Amino acid sequence: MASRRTRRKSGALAKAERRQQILTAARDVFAKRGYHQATIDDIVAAAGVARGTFYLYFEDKRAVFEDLIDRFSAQLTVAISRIVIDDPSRAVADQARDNIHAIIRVCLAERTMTKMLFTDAAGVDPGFDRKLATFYDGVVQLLTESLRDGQTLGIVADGEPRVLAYLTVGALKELLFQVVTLGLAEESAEVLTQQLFRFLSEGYLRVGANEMGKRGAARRAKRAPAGGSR
Amino acid sequence: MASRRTRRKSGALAKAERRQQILTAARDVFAKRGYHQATIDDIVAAAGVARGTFYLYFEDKRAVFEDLIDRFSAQLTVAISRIVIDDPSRAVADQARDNIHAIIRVCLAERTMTKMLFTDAAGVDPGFDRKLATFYDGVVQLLTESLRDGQTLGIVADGEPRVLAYLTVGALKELLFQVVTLGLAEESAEVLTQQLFRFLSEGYLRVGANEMGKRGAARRAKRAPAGGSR
Amino acid sequence: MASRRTRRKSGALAKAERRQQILTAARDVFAKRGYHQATIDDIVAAAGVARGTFYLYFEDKRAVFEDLIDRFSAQLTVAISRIVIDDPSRAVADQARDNIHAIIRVCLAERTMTKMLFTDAAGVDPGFDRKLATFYDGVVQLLTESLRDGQTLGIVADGEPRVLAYLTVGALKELLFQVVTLGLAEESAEVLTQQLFRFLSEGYLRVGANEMGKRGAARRAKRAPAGGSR
Amino acid sequence: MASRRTRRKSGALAKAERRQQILTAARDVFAKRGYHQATIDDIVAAAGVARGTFYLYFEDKRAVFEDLIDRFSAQLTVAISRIVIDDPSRAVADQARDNIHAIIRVCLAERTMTKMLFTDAAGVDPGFDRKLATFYDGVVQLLTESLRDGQTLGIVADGEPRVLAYLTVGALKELLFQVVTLGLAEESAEVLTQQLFRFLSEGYLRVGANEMGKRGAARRAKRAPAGGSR
DNA sequence: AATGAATGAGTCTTCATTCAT
DNA sequence: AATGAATGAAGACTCATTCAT
Repeated sequence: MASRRTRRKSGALAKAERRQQILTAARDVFAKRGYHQATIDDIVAAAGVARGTFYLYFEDKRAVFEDLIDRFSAQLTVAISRIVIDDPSRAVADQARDNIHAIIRVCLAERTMTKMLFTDAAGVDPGFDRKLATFYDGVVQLLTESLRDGQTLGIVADGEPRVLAYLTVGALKELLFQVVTLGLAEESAEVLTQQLFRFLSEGYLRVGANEMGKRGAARRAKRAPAGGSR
Repeated sequence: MASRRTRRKSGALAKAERRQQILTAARDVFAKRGYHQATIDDIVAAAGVARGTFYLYFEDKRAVFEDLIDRFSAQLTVAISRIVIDDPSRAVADQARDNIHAIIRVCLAERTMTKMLFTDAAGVDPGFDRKLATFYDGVVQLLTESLRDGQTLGIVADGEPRVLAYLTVGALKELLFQVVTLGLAEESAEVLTQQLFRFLSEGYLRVGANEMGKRGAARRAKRAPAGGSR
Repeated sequence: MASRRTRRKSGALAKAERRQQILTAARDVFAKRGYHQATIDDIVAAAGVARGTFYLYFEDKRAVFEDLIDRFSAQLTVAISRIVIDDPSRAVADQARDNIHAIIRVCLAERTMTKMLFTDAAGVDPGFDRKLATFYDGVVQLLTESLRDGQTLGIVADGEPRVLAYLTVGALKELLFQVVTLGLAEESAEVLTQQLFRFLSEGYLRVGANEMGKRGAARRAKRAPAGGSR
Repeated sequence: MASRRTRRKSGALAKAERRQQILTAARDVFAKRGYHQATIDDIVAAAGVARGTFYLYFEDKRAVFEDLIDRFSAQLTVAISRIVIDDPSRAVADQARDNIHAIIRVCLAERTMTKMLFTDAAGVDPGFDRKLATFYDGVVQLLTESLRDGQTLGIVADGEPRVLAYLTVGALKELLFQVVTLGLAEESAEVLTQQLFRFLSEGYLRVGANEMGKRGAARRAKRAPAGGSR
């Protein structure tokens, strides 16, 4: 006979497994119908458990969603390493690139969660919104500090670092969202990283001094002093 | 005595005014509570009209929301001019900058709507999501074509134009969202335009050949040809 | 200039005409959608008047309906003459037949009202139901008394006169309802009268003594005096 | 301990029982207030269950009503046997009488449903009206065919059989309705059957040739040639 | 631990009726 | 007298959550 700890009704799973089963079902339902359209009924039907069982493992609908988002944001958090500016073994640029790469890899590995994070996470309820904002702020804060460090080192251009952080995060979010939502799906993490990195490094506009008008001429001139635009 | 056209019950407004009154109230309620938390009761209370009056002007909650978003997206659409590549009087770069500037101006003028567009519009219901996606796709498509034109002209760097469009739109969206949500509010449209434009023009990473490691070295060399080999 | 009494806004009708206009519209709406499905909006739209105007002429929805039914039941009441048993100039049978004929004529002339009376009048509300029952009871009562008189005269068979009245009224109602609802419509009042009258006179079952089995044999025998006197 | 199948929460009933409980409550409420006056609240209050419970078992108010009517009309349908004209063991007349008797018995056993069928079933909504008409048509059709057979056999008088069917059904309906509604309640199914049967067999008007006037004289004469007016 | 019937608060929506112009 | 915008009471319905077994 099985030990007391592991003995269980046929069909019953260990607590953790059952929880995971519901979590996975919930993720799929949320992805398919959206958080607000999804009902507890949809979730338990997908998980193949009774309605009451759901409440044995989660406080309420929000709690499952929160759990999913928490796990995913934890994965993202883990993927990001704080940039060390004086590590002789790893150039700052490589660290930055690795961070971007890691984030993209996580998102491509969890396409469903990525989509949910971007489409459903906002507007769940005031409390959750605050929590989500905190997470975003953390990411932005980290990036802002790194950018400030980078400016000290002279490897990040002048400009309000927080604004640069928003631009960066925004570009990355939209890229990931589209890749994950549409069929841009084939893109590898490497290619996407390369595209974003290049974008952050040099932008894409190549408007010469004469074309830019007075507003942009001065700046451009500094970078290409050899007389020619481009 | 008022003319026949304008004579009306005290407290009664012309149809268009009453509609606008409800629309404004709804906008504020949505902004404050979020689309899903908002109830018809909240809206009519804010508008100071009876429940039934709401249904005289709108089909349901979704319809008011849709109207608001439609108006706002129409404003944005109007603000954007298709870029003409061979207009001798207006440089392409200026046209691009003007577009960015116009979008930012509209969003700063309608902070509430901007926030709603970014936080509440997704996940309302499948039909609305589709509609919204269509709008975004239109914007992205326009930008993509402009970028492709720019590549032909040699004023936009190589790269998948659609990806560049996503990066641009993402950066802009996030910037606007944060400006509108947080107190970054003081920023003028001009300053924001300048920051985004500069970002699109040159990025911000300035990692030299030696620092970039093998992965990035070759590319960087292209931009500093003064004596450097590729 | 028209006198004060008759002067009226262009398009305005005399009170009675306007009332009739609404009444007719209401009748058609009730006939088409049924009392409960019909809304005041339907009625005013059909009448081509404003919503408020309706309430200038009728207390509420029930009141128009009641008015319609009242007028119709009055027509029916008028059509029925109390049978006089000792009128030398008109045989009782002729009087009965004339009554039937008159009722059928009224119903055929007002098919819409006839249908409404049978399908919508019951279940409007408790008060109206009572009123309707009173009308029916009046008709049944009159008929019952006539039948009782007839029994005294020997021209109506034995049997509980009230039951005979119900049977008669039921047969007539169903006949009229079907004629009016379906396309049995071509039937003339004369033919229908004839059919009902014959039914009341001799029924239609012609089961002989031997076929009727023991239960019916005795009774049948009475009518086929071949051997038995009454 | 109860078996797995029957074990249930205290107060909870087996699904079928709970459904029946609501059905019964609904029947009583409909009978008392009428279909249109009845609210879901009335029904759940009568059933002693929560609002939501109602919706666990029925789609909406119409659905309960439909179920009730369906069950009752099924009872009636079952009660009626198609008449077989060449069964040597059962005379046609007996079969007819048995059908009438069976219908009356069912209606007397379910007085509430009988009343509802006649007062509330019409005018519920267009779809239901159609369904009800179909049921009535089925009954009338069956009867019509039987009458046609009877005419072939010579045991049903001449005349449009469909009209005779309407007359019969109408008479029966009204009789049942009054018996069930008023206190005519004591009547036994046997007596009522007998009354209706006699009515169908010989009518009740006994107007002699001389009294009937020219219109009816000829016909009457054929049936009672032995000089008697009755 | 699992079940699923039962619950009822929370919303939406309709529509008869009012009333200032 | 006529209008029609406004009203809000009345009811329907959903669905997250509970709880006895």
